[in-house]
Amino acid sequence: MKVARQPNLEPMPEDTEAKIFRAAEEEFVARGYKGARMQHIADQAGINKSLLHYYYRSKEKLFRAVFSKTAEKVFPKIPKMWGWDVPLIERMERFVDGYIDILLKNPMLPSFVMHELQQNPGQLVSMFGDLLSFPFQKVKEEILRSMESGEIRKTDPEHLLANVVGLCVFPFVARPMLEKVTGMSKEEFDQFLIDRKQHVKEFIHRALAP
Amino acid sequence: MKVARQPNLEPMPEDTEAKIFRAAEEEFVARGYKGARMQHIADQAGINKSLLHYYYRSKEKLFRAVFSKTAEKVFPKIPKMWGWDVPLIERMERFVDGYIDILLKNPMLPSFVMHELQQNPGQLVSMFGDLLSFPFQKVKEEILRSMESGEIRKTDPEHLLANVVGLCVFPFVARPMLEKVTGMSKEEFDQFLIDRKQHVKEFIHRALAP
DNA sequence: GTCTATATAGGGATAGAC
DNA sequence: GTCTATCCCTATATAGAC
Repeated sequence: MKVARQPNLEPMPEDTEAKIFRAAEEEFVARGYKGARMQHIADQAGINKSLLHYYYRSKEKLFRAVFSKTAEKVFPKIPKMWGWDVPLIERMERFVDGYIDILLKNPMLPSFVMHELQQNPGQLVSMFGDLLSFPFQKVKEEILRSMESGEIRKTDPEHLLANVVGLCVFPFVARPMLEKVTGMSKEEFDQFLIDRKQHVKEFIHRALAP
Repeated sequence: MKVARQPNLEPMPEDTEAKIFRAAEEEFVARGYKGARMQHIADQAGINKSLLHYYYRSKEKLFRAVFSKTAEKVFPKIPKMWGWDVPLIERMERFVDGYIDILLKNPMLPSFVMHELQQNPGQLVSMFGDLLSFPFQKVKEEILRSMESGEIRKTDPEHLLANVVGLCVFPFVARPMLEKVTGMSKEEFDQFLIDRKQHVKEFIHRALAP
C-alpha cells in the first residue's frame, strides 16, 4: 500500500525545473531577451541545454514563464500600495516607500523592463497595461478632487504620475553614470538609494504643498 | 593643371561612407548593439553587406564610430546649457529647457543610452563620465552656496541631480507604458512631452523655493 | 569601390540512446 | 529525465572577380 507523500516541511532539494527557472530569471533580467543565452542558463542550472527544451519548449516560452511570474509578483503590489484611508499626500508617500522597497529588492528589474519596453513594447504593455491603467484612473480622480479642495496645488495628473514614478526609478536605471559623475562608491550609492525614499517623499511633498 | 576643388556650396550627393554611417546610426539607436543587424544597415544604405566591412572593419568598429560621434554631438552640450550669469533656479530652468529640447530631437537616445549603460557600462562611462563629472562638481558647489544664502531650500545635491535628470528623461524611456496607462494617443503624448518642459520647471521651482 | 560567393561561428532546436 | 550528437538557421566576416 502506498504511503501518502509527506507535506514539505523540510525544503526539498531544488528540482530541475525550479533550477532552470531560477537560472533563467537571472539570465533574462541581466541580459534581456535577445542577450540571454540558453547555454548560460543551462550552465547556471548545472544541466544540459536539451533539458531546457524538455521542460520549456522554446526560449520564447521559457521567457514568458519567467517574466509572467516575476511581473505577476511585482506589478500587482503597485496598486495595492496605495492606501485608501489617509490624506492624498500621505498616500503618495506610502506609494514611494513601497515602490522603492520593491526596487531595492529587485535592482535590475527597472533596466530590464525599460529595455523590453523598447524592443518589444506590445508584449509588456498587453500583459500589464490594463492592470495598471484602472488604478491610475481612480488615482487621477482623487488627485483632481484634492486639487479642488485645495489639499494640493493644481497639477496635471499625468505629469504627476511621470514625476513620481520617474523619481523612484531613474537612479536604478542610470546607476553607473550617476556613480561616476558624483564620484560615489558602490557602498555610498547603496546608501544613496536607501536615503532616496525620504528625499523623494520630501521633494514631492514640497512641490505639491499648496 | 588641376583646378582646386570648389568649396561645398551645394550639398553633394551623400557618398557611400556617409550613407553607411547614417544608416548605422538609425539601426544602432533603434535596436542597440546586439539587436542591430549589419544586413539592415546595408539595406538601408542601399549597398552590399561586404561594403560595410570595406569601410569599417567590423560591427564593433562601426558601432564605436557611430556612437562616438552621436555622443560627442550631444553630451558636450549638456554642461554648456548651464548659463553662468543668472540666479541658480533660473539656470536649472534653462538646463531643463535645453535638455528636453535635445531629447525631443533625439527621442530614442535615452533608451539607447540606458540599455548600453546596463550591457556595457564601462564603455560609456569611460567615454563621458569625466566630461560630466567636472561640471557636476562646479554645479554642486553653487548649489551648496545657494543653500547657504537661503536662495533655495536645503537639499542634497546628488539627489537633486538625479531628480532633475530623471524628471526630464523618464517619460522618453517609459513612453509605451505611460501611453497605455494614461490612455493617451501618439499625438497627445507628443504634446505631453512638449508641455513637460514647463511642467518640470514649475515642479522643481516649487520644490526648491525656500 | 562594389559586387557574388563562401567561410566560419554561434545559438536555438531536435533525434535518439540510455 | 537526462545525456550526446547533430541539424539548421542566422549573422559576421573574408576571398576574389570585375
